[in-house]
Amino acid sequence: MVEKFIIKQCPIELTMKLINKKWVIQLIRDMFFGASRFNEFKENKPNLSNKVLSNCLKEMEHNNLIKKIVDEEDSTNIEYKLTEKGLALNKILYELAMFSLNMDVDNEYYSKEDKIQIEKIFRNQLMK
Amino acid sequence: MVEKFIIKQCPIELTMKLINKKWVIQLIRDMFFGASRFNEFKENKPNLSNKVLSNCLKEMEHNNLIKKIVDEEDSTNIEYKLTEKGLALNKILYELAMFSLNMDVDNEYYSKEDKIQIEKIFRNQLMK
DNA sequence: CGGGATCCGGATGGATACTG
DNA sequence: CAGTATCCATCCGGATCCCG
Repeated sequence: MVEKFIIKQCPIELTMKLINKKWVIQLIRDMFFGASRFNEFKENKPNLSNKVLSNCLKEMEHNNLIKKIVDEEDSTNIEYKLTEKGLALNKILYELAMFSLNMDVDNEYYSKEDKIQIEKIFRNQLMK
Repeated sequence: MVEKFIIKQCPIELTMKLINKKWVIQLIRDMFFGASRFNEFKENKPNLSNKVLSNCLKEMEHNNLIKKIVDEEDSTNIEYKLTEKGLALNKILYELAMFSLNMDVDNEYYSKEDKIQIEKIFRNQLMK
C-alpha cells in the first residue's frame, strides 16, 4: 500500500532532516527577512542561548543551507547568508505560513485584514 | 527590519509547533499513502517504540491533525484518519518532497527517471 | 491488535560567565 | 560583536514487559 521505494529514501524525510530542529526554520525565516548577524538572530528569541545558536548555525552551514561570510579586513565582522539551497526553501516557508492563515478560520490569531497583509508580506519576502 | 508583528505570532512558527516533532510528518505522510492503524505506522520505522507512537498520535489528535475512530461493535478495531486540518498539510508535504528532488542536482539520491515517477506519485497522493 | 507502565541513558536546551 | 566553556535539568527515545 505504502510505496516502499519512497519510504526507503523518502524525499520528505530528506528535507525534514535539514529543518526538523527547533530553531532552524525560524533562523531561515529571519534571514529571508534580512537578518544576518549572530545577535540579530537572538532578538525576539529570549531562550535561545549562545551555545544552541552557535551549534545550529554550524549545522546549517554544514548542510549547505547558509554560508558564513567573514570580512577579510575585519575578521570580527561576520555575516550569515542563505545559500541557493537555503533560498530554495522559500516555497516551503510560504506554505507553512499559508497553512496557519488558512486554518485560522475563526480569526483567532489574525483578523481578516491582518491575513491579507501578512500574506502579502510573506509573498514579497519569499517569492520575489 | 524584521517585521515585528509577524515574529510575535509568526504563522510559520504556529505551523511548526504542530509538525516539528520527530515522527509527525512521517505519520502524516503514511496516512496520505493509506496507512491508518497503529501497527501499520510502525512498519519501516524500526526504532519507533509503542510509547513514542502512542504519545505522538495523542498529541496529533489533540492538535486536531488526526482523529481516532473506534469501531462501535469492536472497540479493539481502531483507525486513525486525517482531519480536514491534517489534509490541508498536503501542500507543505508536496513542497518538502519537491525540495529534495530539486536539490538533488547530481542525481545522487534519485535518477532522473525516478524523480519524474516520484513527483507523479506525490502529486497523485497529495494534490488530488 | 492497540496500546499502558516502567526504566534507563544520551541528547538537548538553557543559564551563566568569560574571551578576543 | 561573535562566539567558547561549563554546568545542570529535562526531555525524549527506545527497550522491555504487560494487559484487555
